[in-house]
Amino acid sequence: MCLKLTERGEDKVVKEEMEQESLNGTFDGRVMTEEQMETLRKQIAIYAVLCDQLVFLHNSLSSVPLLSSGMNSMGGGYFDPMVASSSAQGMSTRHRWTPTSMQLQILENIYKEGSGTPNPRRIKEITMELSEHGEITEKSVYNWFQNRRARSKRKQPQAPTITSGQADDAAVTTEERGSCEDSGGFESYEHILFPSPDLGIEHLLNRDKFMES
Amino acid sequence: MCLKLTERGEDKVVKEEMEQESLNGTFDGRVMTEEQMETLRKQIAIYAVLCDQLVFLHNSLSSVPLLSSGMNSMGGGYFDPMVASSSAQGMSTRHRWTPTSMQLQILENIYKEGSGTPNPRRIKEITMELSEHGEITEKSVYNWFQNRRARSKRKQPQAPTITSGQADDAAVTTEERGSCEDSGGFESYEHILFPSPDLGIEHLLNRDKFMES
DNA sequence: GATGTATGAATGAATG
DNA sequence: CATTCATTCATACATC
Repeated sequence: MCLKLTERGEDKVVKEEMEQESLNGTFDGRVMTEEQMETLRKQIAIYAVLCDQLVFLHNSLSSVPLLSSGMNSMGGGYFDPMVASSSAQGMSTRHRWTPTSMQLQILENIYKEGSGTPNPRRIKEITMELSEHGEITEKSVYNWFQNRRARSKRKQPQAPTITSGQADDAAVTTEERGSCEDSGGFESYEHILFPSPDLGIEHLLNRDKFMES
Repeated sequence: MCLKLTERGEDKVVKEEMEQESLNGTFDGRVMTEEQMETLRKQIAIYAVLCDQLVFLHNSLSSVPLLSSGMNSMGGGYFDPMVASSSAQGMSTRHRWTPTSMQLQILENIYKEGSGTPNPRRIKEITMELSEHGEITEKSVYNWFQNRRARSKRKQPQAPTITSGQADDAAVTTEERGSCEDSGGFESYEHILFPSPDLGIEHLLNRDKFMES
């Protein structure tokens, strides 16, 4: 309904301007009366409010953006050309960082010797080094170590106690994830709304993207 | 925020009109050039899209019981995998609290205005209010503010170190490049909505939580 | 292209 | 507060 409202308002404004113009005859731009201006102002204000609500709702519904195809390459958008695996994937631009084989190797090395010390300051150094082998952010480096440690810890507990027959542990590690059914696509809204908070508004104009498969 | 942006754009339009008007002298209404009209048209179009999304979102939400009145409780809708082992209805929802959209909204609001005051007594009040929108404990509220502050602090320090080599910082910030230059005709919308290069959609989303290295 | 798995990222909670 | 841990979510990738 909102859309309809908009179109209507727009058309109306334009049309009335036209009339105004013809009345004056001499002017070659567009015209609007004070009243029309006020109307427009109000309409915009309404949209502004709606926009706010939208944003608000979006925030409420979790986050994590989803990329969108035609996006630019912004300042630090990452794109990993190194990935050997033939990525039949569309150039799904930015989102989740994917370590390059080189980066992964380096990280793995540091992790081994670094005595599992996620060093706060060290992160920056590591990031520096890794950046030479592909896009990377400190945050990603941080996350990587965080995850690495956490996951290696969850896998160890089974090794130490290999006493007798025990094959159930395997299921515990990476199984539960699958149990997350979503209630009616609840989290899918974020994809529908803002592909990415970083991206410009332009994406909002690509309606087709909304239901993107 | 949206409102502010809007007002700005509006003012601009009005002002330029004034100029136009004076040139013609004879007209007493407002004036807009074809170009300005186009700009306005685009802005409205954008709002229309946003509005559309809002409606869409709203509809979607309405069909999701989770967000309706009584829902609440934790788990954004997913079940606790741990419970699986227990035989009967071991509804032990004893896991990590997950704020409902409403709760999050309220919290975010309080956070914004509350000037980041973790007020000891205030917590209780907030908890009270939030409890009307879902399961919640003072502890959780406390934690939320704690985390919120800590995480938002990581993002703010956006040192505009454009002076010397910013090679090492390039990868650090993954945010600000949000609304930057780019190709395509779409980018123009950004300027319309966000006159200031500093303003990006991310600001609208209020997502200052990032960098955490 | 549906299903499964590995893993980057987000965030509530715990610890110093 | 600053850091870290733990759990969960979402997505890239592999598989059939």
